[in-house]
Amino acid sequence: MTQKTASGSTRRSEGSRRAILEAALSLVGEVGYERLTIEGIAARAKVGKQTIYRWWPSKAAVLLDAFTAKADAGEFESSLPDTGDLAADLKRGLQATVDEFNDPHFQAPYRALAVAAASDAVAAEQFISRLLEPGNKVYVDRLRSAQEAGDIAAGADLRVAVDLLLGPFTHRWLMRTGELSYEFVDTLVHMVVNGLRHGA
Amino acid sequence: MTQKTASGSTRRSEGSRRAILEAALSLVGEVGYERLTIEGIAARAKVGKQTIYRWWPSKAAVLLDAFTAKADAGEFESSLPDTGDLAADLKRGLQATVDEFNDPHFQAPYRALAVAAASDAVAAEQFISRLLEPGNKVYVDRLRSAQEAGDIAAGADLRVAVDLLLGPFTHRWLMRTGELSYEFVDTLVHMVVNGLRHGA
Amino acid sequence: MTQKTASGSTRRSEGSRRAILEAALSLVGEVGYERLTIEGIAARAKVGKQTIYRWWPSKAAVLLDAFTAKADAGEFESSLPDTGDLAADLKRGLQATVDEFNDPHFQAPYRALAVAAASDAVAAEQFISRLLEPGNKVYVDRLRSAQEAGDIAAGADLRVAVDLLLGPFTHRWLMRTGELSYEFVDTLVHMVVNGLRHGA
Amino acid sequence: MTQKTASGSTRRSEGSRRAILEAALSLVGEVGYERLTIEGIAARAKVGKQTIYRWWPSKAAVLLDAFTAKADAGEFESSLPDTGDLAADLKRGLQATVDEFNDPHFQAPYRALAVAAASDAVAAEQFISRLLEPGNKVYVDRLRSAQEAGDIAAGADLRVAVDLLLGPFTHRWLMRTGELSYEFVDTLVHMVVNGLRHGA
DNA sequence: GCTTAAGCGAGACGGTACGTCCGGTCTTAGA
DNA sequence: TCTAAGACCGGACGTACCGTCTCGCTTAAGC
Repeated sequence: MTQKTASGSTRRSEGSRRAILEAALSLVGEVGYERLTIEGIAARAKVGKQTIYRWWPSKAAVLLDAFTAKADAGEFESSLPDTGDLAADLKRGLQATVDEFNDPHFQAPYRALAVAAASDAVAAEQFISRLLEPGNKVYVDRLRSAQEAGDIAAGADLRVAVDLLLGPFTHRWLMRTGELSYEFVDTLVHMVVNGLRHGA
Repeated sequence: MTQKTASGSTRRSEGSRRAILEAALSLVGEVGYERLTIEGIAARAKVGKQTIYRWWPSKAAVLLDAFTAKADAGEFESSLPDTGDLAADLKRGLQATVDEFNDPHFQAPYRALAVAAASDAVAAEQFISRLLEPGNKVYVDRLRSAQEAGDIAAGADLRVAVDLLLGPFTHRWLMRTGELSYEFVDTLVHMVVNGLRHGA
Repeated sequence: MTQKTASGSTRRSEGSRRAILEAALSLVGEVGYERLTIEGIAARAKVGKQTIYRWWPSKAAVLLDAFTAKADAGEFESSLPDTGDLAADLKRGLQATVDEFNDPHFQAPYRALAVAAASDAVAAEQFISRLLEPGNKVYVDRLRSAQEAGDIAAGADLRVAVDLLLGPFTHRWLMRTGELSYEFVDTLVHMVVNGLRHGA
Repeated sequence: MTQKTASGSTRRSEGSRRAILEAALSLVGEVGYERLTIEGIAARAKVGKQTIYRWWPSKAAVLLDAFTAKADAGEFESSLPDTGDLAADLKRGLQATVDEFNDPHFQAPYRALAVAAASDAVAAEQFISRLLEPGNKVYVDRLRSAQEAGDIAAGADLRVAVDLLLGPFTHRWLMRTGELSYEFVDTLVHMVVNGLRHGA
């Protein structure tokens, strides 16, 4: 949470912070979110429990920090090409996302965070602003570019358009109602682009 | 779980079963899923804990039974008109669903079940087959009817089409990324119907 | 408890009664008194729990019946010779008792009953009248015979005399303060007979 | 259990320890040993259950500590005069013990501990070394003094001699086979001293 | 360079809930 | 009517974590 060089006289232990985040990530992969415990994280990180409680308000917050740290380190990069061919660009982007969501290292903590967000409005706020929004923005930008190029109806609400694209994807993944395949996202993109092209 | 007259010598207590389901529903509304406990349910239902453990494997299973019992009793009915105007019919259906998802009596247990499903693959299976699938079927049927009437491209994958409609809706509700309004679902339907109308 | 051939139209099941007593004896040998349960006895005897509760007021009562049945069957016979040599006769008797108390088949249920008696005054009454008293009587009789023969002071209280003999023995066994050996009982008899011979 | 200043980083709460011992003693007096529960002790002492489980292996161990604490505090002091008159000294000592064993405050926990010891060899070891042995030692010492004075046969086994004195006493009390009266102990002492005086 | 206050590891503490076991009662079906 | 079976309510078991609270120890800041 706190990143700046703390003004206090004695500073926060960087080593402990890192050990905690790593422990949280590895443990959530091993036992899942429900059975992830603060005590477990503290033990794995060889840290006193208080050191966790001092800096994070909940295990969801620890996990969010852990996950974004990894993401900031560039491990889960998500961007979108702009070749002028909207459908192709979106397919490429979503296919990359398919790979990510099928990767256990990504999936376990991300699902944990999604669950925490679904359970608790406060956790949701953090989750949205630090993970969902940035992810969405890439798509909003690409769609705006397409709209300016006339590939999309001028009046289309781009926020809803992105929901149209990512909502089915995320829902299928979260509820495990079907496989996340390239074929699925291709069909998805095809339908959505069709829908956006025509009429207000 | 067991509905039949049970072959065993001693039969299950119908009164306890009902008391447990009612207690579960009322408690989840009061304290939320995380703080819903088996002990709490047992106490509220004036039942021994063992009577719950004997018949259900988890609190998610209790809640699912409680919720579906209420649904089967007709409290949360969801069907779809077929006036010939696909967009209008879909809007009407989703608007009704908006009302449901904004109703705390529906929302609390349903969110709890969704969270349980997202956390646990086994819970997900039950959740899908007993709640999601039946809900989807109504839409698949209506879309098939539209496809036969030629309102939708012949080759369209109707399962994905329904995902396109309900995925964004559910995701927005679950993650609280935006308000569930009539306006939102109207826009949604508009875009989706557009997408389905044109070309495979 | 009830031994007579019940008058009712449908009579008590002799087979169940026996199965219960046997189950109680074997189980107390295997798991001890604390972990002996009515449910366990019922299961081992293939009997409904109610069949036990109907006929016995407590697990101690079951065990007492089980043990006395075995004793009545002559498995644990205790008598005392009367050769005229008091000390020798007593030694012989106590040596036989040493062997019994060192036999696990005897020891386990007897200790269980002693514990129940020590815990509970009601159980104690039964234990005393059905096991302790009969055992004591053999010694009282022998001592009376000795008293008539002039080997024991005329005024000696024979009840206390028997306590003097069996109290140390039982206490040592019950509390495991020392080994039950022939040597021990010989010393015991020696001291006691000395004490009884002299003075009022 | 631990009395020393404990080397560990966090130290044990003296207040909780005391509250637990007091709760155990008062509860065993009110409800008896069988119905004495760890939960009950914890509740009465306003302590978490874990705090009991952390420091004691069983309720018997708690009770033993509670009882010995009270004894160490001098509430149940037992010593023996040495006036030179062995019989008189022993009578005085046993009469004091009669009073103790007839005092409910002493009786309830002591009986509980005796029962636990009779049931379980491990509990017995503790009970013997912390209560029985110290109690016996007083008598062994007095008898040795008498032996040196020539009041007791030189070869007499003093351990058995003490058993002869206390065994009948304890047995009568434990099994409730008779009243614990001054008269009884006087008779007892008389017989035993007689037995010890004459011949090996 | 010494003081001092914070952060730290450790882990005890009062609690809550877990899932299991058993007590003693009650109900059902079959003999 | 008794029995085998076993569901039922109740309550204790011993365990796992919660979030809070000391303990001494280490360590860097600012005097």
